[in-house]
Amino acid sequence: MQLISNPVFNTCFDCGKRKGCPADYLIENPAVTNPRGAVRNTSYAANETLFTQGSGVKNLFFVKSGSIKNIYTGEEGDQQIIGFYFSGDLIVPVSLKHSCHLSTAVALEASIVCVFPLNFIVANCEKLPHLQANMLRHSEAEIKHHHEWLLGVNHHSALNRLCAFLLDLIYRQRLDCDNSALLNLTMTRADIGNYLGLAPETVSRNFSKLKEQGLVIIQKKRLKLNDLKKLEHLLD
Amino acid sequence: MQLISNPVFNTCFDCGKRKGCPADYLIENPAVTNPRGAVRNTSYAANETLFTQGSGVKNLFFVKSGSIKNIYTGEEGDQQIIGFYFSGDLIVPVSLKHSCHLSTAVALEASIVCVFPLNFIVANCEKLPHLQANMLRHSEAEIKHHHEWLLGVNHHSALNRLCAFLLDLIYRQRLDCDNSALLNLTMTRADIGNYLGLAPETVSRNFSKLKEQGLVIIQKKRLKLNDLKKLEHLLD
DNA sequence: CGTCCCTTTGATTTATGTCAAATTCGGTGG
DNA sequence: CCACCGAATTTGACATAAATCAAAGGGACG
Repeated sequence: MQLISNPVFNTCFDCGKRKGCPADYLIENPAVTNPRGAVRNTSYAANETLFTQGSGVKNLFFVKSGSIKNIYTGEEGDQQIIGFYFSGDLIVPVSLKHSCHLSTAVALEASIVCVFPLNFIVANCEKLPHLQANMLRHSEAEIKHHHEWLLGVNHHSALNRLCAFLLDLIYRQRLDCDNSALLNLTMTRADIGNYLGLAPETVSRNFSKLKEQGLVIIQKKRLKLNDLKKLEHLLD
Repeated sequence: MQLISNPVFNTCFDCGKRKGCPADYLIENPAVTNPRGAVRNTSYAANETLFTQGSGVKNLFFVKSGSIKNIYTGEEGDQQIIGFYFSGDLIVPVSLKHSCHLSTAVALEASIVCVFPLNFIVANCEKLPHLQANMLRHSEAEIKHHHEWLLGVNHHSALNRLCAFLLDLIYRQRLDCDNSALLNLTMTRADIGNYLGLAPETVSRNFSKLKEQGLVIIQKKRLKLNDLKKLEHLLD
């Protein structure tokens, strides 16, 4: 089961491969006018909001350090965590045409985020030939992710989902997967549960199960991976 | 709870409002060259395939009559129904750039579908100023739908989901919602269950529950709505 | 040092899945 | 047109995973 916790990939505007902060690309590109003036690094405290559902789309965001959660608020006020962003992730608001944000983003811890004004991107659109194509590729990834998610939610147990969640965190943070990855669970058990469609108690219980089986060591918010292969094996 | 069973809206390329077959728009538009040659109506038998996951994207589809199911096949071969298309729905494959289909579409009954070659659309792209904008709006709708779905799946009971499903069918088919809508359930209970993340038996049991409470009358594949207000009230 | 939130763990309830059997429906071919 | 067959549906009995309720510990922070 693939259960990518975040559909937003940081793809190189030119080649489509994942790479570093797009600011570097913009600054390097001689065709782009005044990149340093438009791009700024912002630091957010824990629980601080990057953008709010319903507000106008003004920026793209690149997470340089820290972690962010992405929340959708339903009509009746119920909240659903849609995904998490980590260091190295690019946040491309899906509404590109000056419409409003479809979700709210909140920092889970002190984080540093590189912010690009959208109209700066638009202004440089012709000069960045593959930008638009990559935006489309981005939506495509979102939709594929949606399909995978449906499969994951419907057909798998709580333990399965939790394993998939952990593996996704490990893969996405490109940790050394030498059977000893170290993970920082900056979100609460309630956050994880909300994201996976589980009660926080169920998350906790299944973490304990993984501990008992010796697959991981968990101390408060720190998680150490003991046996990647066994964890991956639990997904069947 | 919104639980739109199909994220694909048939929006007018010009004004964004839902309307009839886009072929009419293309044929009416004097700038478009040889529309009648490119557009063709195709009839599909029950269980016949419109397109297959992994195959190249060649066409857009407009459902003139009948009904279609959209299936995503996971890596391990497990299948998830992503949505249903009905008369009046436009099927825009999410991969617009010559890449491959992310899902398989199969007719649920004998259906007539208007097929537009994609390269015909692309060739007329400049002549259809709002086409591209509407494609983007389309992805946006898909993603919003994804968020709503997550909310629906995670936080609602089997009965809730089934009601939301029925209401969505009623709304989308723009039936006379005068408390006596008539619905044709062309998909099987297993299909509905797969889509909603429920066992077919659970679907059947909850249909029976709705019958007992006098909200609907169900005979084989035909469903008659008795009390729209009560059905909508069940969503809280 | 105290408060509050998060986490863990246990006991219990409940909704839904699973298994099974009877019934109906739809289509096929004689 | 009718008889048959397989697939879909319904219903029941039972098993079980996860939610809920509850209480006790542990950290973080003022």
